[in-house]
Amino acid sequence: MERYEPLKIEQKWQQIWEKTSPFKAKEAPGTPKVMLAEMFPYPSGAGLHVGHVRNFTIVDVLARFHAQQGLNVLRPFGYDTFGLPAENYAIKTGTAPQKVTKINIDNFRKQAKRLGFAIDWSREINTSDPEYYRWTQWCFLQLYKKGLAYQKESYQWWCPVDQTVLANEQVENGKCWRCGHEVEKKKMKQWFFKITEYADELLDEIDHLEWPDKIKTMQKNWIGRSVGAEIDFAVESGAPHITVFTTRPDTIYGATFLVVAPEYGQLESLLTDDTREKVLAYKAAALKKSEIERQENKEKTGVFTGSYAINPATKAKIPIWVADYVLAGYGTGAIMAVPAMDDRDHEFAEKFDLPIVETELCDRDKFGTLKTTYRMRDWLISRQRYWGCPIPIAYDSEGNPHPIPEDQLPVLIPEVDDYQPDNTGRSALAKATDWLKVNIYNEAIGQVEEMTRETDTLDGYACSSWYLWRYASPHDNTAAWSQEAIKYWEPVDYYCGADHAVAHLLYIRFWCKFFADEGYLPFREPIKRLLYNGYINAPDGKKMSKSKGNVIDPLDVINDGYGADTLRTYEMFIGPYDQDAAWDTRSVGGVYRFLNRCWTLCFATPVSDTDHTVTTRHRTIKKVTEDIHRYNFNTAVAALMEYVNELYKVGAITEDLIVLAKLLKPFAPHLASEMLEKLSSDDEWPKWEDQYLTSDTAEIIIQVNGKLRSKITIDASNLADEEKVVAIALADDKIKKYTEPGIKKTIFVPKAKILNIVV
RNA sequence: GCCCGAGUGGCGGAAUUGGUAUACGCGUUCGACUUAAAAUCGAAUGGUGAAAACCAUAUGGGUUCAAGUCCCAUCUCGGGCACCA
Repeated sequence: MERYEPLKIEQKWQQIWEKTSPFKAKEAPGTPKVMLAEMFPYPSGAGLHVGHVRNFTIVDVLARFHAQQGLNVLRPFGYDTFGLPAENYAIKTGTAPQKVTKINIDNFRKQAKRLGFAIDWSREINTSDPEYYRWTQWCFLQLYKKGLAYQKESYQWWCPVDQTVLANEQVENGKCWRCGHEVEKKKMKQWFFKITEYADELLDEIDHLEWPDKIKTMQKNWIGRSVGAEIDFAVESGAPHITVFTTRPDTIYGATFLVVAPEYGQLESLLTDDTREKVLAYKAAALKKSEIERQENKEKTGVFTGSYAINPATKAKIPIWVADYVLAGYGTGAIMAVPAMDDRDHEFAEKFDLPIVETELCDRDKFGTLKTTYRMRDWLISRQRYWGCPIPIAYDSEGNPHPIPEDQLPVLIPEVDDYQPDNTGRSALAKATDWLKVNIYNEAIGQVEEMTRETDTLDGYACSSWYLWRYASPHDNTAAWSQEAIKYWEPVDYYCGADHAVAHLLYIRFWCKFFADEGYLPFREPIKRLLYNGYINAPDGKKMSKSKGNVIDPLDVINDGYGADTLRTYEMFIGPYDQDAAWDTRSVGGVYRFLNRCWTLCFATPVSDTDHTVTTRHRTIKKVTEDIHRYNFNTAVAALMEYVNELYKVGAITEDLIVLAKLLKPFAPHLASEMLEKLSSDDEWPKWEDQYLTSDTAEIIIQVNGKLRSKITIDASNLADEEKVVAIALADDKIKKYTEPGIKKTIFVPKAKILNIVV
């Protein structure tokens, strides 16, 4: 070979890795281990994009780095395959989602292999594989058994385009997270997971996580714990009392009216013949308002119910109003209004001419009971969709739910011809009439009964709430995860992603705590360290999108001749991993030149017979090692570039080339492997020795009044002798002219090798 | 509105504990090689200035021998939350 030909080198090593499976995790309990994973991708038809490459390469650099340091590494891979794109495609074309998914997975796998990721391919998982979702259903049943999966009729977000309900976490600014259409409220009976049961622990343990502050703050805000009190207000007419929630029970003397939400359950009991019509019209209008309207128009509206409550502190008779600035789902759906203290109540009082009185404070628990509430709601998990994990439930003739026995799992997704949901709000599963019927033992009547299956499927986030544990024993057909394997490999040491701050990352913590309580997991937090990487934008700084035509295809970059090593190294060099970055094709060329220089040094340059670079070499080892530990991948690459520039100038001995190849391997594994082969070296991560980090001479920076005036080089042995250094510095020609008026003071900092003369 | 971040050359960015501001890369300019170009190699590159020097890390103050880094105020951008009582 006469020049650097990345495509040849990469093909060669990818074939070798395919044959020898060097990234297969070892079954070696007791040895030090590292488990890493990226947030597994949804395999779209478009294949890998540059964002995947950044995400996967971060994990790959850490995986290879730890493997080279002798740790037993598990770096698995999987596919999050249930979801709307495949189903919508099926509705449009009639192609089974199973079929499309398989094609897309095959393509993703092929592309991932072309990037040289150190993946243990024997552990691939796929959430729509019956062998996988069988255990998702098992997880559901465990939650169901403990009452943490339950049905409730309530107002829910409904996307009229995707024809399904959505979790709160899937509504973004009042719009569907998938299609962007405005969501509506619809009263429906739905399945929920009781995540609120773990609200306190989910909140309190956030502070102990090695996660980015940004994510921790978002989760804290999402859970939104408020400590306050519930206070009962008697209703004058004798109607049931109204319980309000307040964080300021001490301001009760200033409460001059009550407000209940339009959806308030006991609203009817508060109405009088005079007010009924007006209030019900207001309620109907409020329910019809979309979330967007409610957010945009914050002008207070409301109507008087006709009833009065008694303020337990002042004994005053105060009016009860209904207004949509009070939310039904938070607290008790009713508040005491203290217009003198609260801006919203004040605005409402001004508008409707209600009394505003100054309040004296009292003890917080004088009139009510202390109570904590949360902003977070239970997780709505049923979806009226075909392409999801079927909920393992059937209904008897009375409509009561019964779990499908565990030995009848998986509940397979039936084949249908038409994937369109029907017009009753049920998924296409309802069209599989044979599948719908199932015989189950009904304890209530003491016999087997033909029941009707649930036609809702699980939110895709349920499938991804346990996959990290499946990686420990992906082929176990006796359990969702093996106790032994999970004990050794997990929790996950490094988890890398760029999305799902309050959805997936909260749900998986919730399941972890639940399964720890059930004795299935020996830890309560699933992820030790979270790396939240930034996006890669188009060269113009805007988001890449097909419609804008500014998408960079990573496979094009490789096939253009740059190769996977350049692509990987470029994406690590592009900037701090946690910040967004704009693609710059010319900078890709710069990284290619760097790798080309590495190749030239190793394959087309005579080896030097003098070791000029022992200090640089050890400093580079230290810098790259520490930078990877700190996730400063960009400066680690820069340090390697500096090293190569130095070797170009003064010549490299074999040791230099070996060190270079070893340090380069996490970033550019194909080229590094080729170099190590030529050099007959293993890839063991090199160690630096402190004795080589310092040289015999030291450069001293001399400042006068804080300004740089001169640099002198002295014998390093003099550094400890302050008087001597000062004397040498004062004798320096450039310094003499500043010091004529006399010296007030000198400050010498040996560690910084800096001397400041104040005159 | 509230809570976080961030602001450094022509550009992406570096400066890890308050200690040489601008590492590394891109771009640009010049040179070598070449019939020529590409590739490659070498040199220069914050601004003003002939030079000495002076001025530069969003803006204005402050602390310090010394500030991109710490403190106060202001501006701009990004993110999160947003009628959560």
